[in-house]
Amino acid sequence: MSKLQAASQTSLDIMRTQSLVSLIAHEIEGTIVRGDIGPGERINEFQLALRFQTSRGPIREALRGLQQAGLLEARRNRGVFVREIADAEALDIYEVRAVLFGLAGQLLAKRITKSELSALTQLHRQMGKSVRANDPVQYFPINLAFHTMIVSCCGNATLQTQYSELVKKLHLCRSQSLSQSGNLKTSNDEHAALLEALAAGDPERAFRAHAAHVLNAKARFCALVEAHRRSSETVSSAEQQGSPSRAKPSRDHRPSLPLRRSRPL
Amino acid sequence: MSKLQAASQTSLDIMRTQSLVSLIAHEIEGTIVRGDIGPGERINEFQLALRFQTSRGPIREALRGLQQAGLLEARRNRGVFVREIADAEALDIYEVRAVLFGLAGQLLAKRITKSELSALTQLHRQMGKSVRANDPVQYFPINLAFHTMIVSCCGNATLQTQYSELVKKLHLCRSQSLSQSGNLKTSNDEHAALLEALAAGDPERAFRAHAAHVLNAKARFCALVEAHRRSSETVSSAEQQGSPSRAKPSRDHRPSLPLRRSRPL
DNA sequence: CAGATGCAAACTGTTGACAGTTAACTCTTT
DNA sequence: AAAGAGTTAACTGTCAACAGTTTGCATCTG
Repeated sequence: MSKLQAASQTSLDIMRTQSLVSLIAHEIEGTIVRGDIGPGERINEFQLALRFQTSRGPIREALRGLQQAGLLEARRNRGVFVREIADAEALDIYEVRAVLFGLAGQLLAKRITKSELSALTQLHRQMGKSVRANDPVQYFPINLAFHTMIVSCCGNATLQTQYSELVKKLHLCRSQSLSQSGNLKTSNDEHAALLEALAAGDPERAFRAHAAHVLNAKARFCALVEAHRRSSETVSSAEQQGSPSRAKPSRDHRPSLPLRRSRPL
Repeated sequence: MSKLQAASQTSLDIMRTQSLVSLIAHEIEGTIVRGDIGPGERINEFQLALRFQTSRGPIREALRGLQQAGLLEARRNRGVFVREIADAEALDIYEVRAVLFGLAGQLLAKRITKSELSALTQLHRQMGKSVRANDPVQYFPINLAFHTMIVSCCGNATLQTQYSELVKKLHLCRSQSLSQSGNLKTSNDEHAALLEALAAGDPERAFRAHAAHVLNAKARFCALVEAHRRSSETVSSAEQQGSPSRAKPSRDHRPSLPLRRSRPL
């Protein structure tokens, strides 16, 4: 019995009123974005059915939903896999996210309340503290809350849905986690610019500031990917000339139980 | 045997290699955006199963996917319904669509080829003909192709996916179809501005032009909704004072077979 | 000893059946 | 005759089982 099962059990009992499938989907989504399952790994319907004390039907429906959301990928007769977001696709996502966040800022600038502004300012101050302490682990969740609040307060539900979909997808990009760790100060200085534009109630300026903030994150991500690519290139060419340049470490891993017992009885 | 069944039959036989569920989903999606089912109507799993010569399992999975895409809405123990997009939500969608289309224009301006530009110009010219003939029925599909081409040529797959999701959703807004019929000339004049920006290879200007084009469509939609709201208000107040002001014509229609035969044998 | 071949377990895709819920229709009661 | 309780068909939600496919493992073959 895994820790995950215990957690899902309780929330499953609590909310019997809601749809079982949506609960399962939410739980699976959590394990994916939290990284418990990892991009490229396969998902075993039967094991999930056991874990959630249900049959495979609802599991399959939940998986189909997550597949439509872009978090999973189905291959016929092979099962569903956690999607792998390539660096190129991550760049695409950053671009879309930039205009969406820009729009969020633009809309929010027109309607932001005093209390919302002070709450955002408070978050910004806390992030400042984390920057000075050079503590990324403390910084990230506040940063997330800051962005989430801007998007959810802008008053456009469609925007919010699409934005969060993109953010979830970015979690599936391996390189992305690397780019988070640096440039805390730069990032938070940009936050100050966002707040200024919002406080001034200037939609045009807010759009530019918000979009630029995400595009700068994209640039940081880009630089890091480039650096990593270069270093791994030199490494691989140093360790062996003959092998293919881009190391493709055994795609299509199957981390679930072995298909056959190692020792048939 | 409906016409729809025959069509799905063939494509089902042709593409047995693909996933059955994805085919079903595609087929159902078609009937929804084509308006065969209509917003608010309920979907009968059993009937669909009959229609596609399959059991309810695959049908339910397909429906779950379309639900995640925002085209359907599930109510526990009552079934899934085609979503109704309220006017307010349509406005939200227009806003998001505007920045997405703007981004598409911006990206395309940087990479458009001679042949793409001439193809778009050709479409624009055809639309001009339809405008002069005052033929909306001819205009719409070309207009759709024009927009679709811009989005699909911009090189950002994520953008393309999210954009088409929004367009599909807009089909579920009752008022939206009304706003399409007028202002063909204005709309096509805006197309000329898009082409100019694209031809000039000016990303900044292309963004503004493309975003503005959608926002103008939003404004036209908005004006029409407002006009319609006002006229229906005066009508309802004229025909009867006592009745509730906003006519809510029997929500929750059940257009499938009657639950019980009118005359039990 | 490398590569082709056969086998069997593990899984997915699909089905048909059953239980529980909803809601239309009917019959009673005031 | 309107209102309310009861009845029952039609559906949805869930499950357990079957069929077909994939794939790791062992065995044969050149």
